[in-house]
Amino acid sequence: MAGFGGVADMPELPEVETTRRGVAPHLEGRCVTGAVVRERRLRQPVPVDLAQILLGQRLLQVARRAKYLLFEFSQGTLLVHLGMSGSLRITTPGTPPKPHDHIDLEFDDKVCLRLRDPRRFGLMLWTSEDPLRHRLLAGLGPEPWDQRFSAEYLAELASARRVPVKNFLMDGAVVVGVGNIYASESLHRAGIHPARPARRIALLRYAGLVVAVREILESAIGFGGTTLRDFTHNDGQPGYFRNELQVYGRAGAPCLRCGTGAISQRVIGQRASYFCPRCQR
DNA sequence: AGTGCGGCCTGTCCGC
DNA sequence: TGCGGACAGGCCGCAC
Repeated sequence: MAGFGGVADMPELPEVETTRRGVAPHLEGRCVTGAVVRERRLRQPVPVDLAQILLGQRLLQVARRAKYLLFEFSQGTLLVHLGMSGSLRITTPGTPPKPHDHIDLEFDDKVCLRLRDPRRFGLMLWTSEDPLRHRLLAGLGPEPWDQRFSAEYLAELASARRVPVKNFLMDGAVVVGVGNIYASESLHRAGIHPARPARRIALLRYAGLVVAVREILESAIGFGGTTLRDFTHNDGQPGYFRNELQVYGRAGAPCLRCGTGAISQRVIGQRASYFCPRCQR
């Protein structure tokens, strides 16, 4: 399907959370015995001395903030972002790398965490400070499930914003984890037109949007959980949430909500956007 | 301050 | 059939 390339691999928040749940049980409590960096050129350079930094440290837990994975070690945190095309898998040290397998973190008991990222939009950074105060994380808005993410909060923030609500929703300073796909899906569920200026949306409709965002993301995470790919094998299953999509990538197809009309595709805020002109106002 | 755009990359798709 | 070019996509940093 046109315009569908890469959807399956795109790590939106549900896939990042699914990844976290997939790798954490293999790694938590184990100590690093080595690190292999084959390619340092990610969005920012991987630290030259990554191996020395991590050697001997115990991984306490794998957490998540927005689309960042936080590998919390005894002396600091490894921040990992999967960018557009990144993925993590569990393997054993010495397994021959495939193309774009850039980094291996080797742990006790012959457990290896491998980062693959063909487009290298991902990130792997070390910080010994509070990771939540890191430059890249400090300015982020609430998680979608945070109580702070409410209709009142959105309406207040939106009051000075003329941008389309879709851009507003995708702004990480407003709320995190809503990427291009789920912005389209959430707005469709809430019946809000993606091009509508953010400040021209009533409080009650923002209340509906908050619920829609949470339901869409929860459903995708749950679905990811039930068909959880095996993180100890080489390749993930393609597009586990693809069947869930109501509008994204369905240009011209009938709307599954009103049963009539056809899904429109338009560039809004420099990004492909999908919506039902009949359901969404 | 809010807004929009350039740049980073490569796999995929389209047209010739 | 083969090849080149356009494009997508998250997100930072910059310019206005």
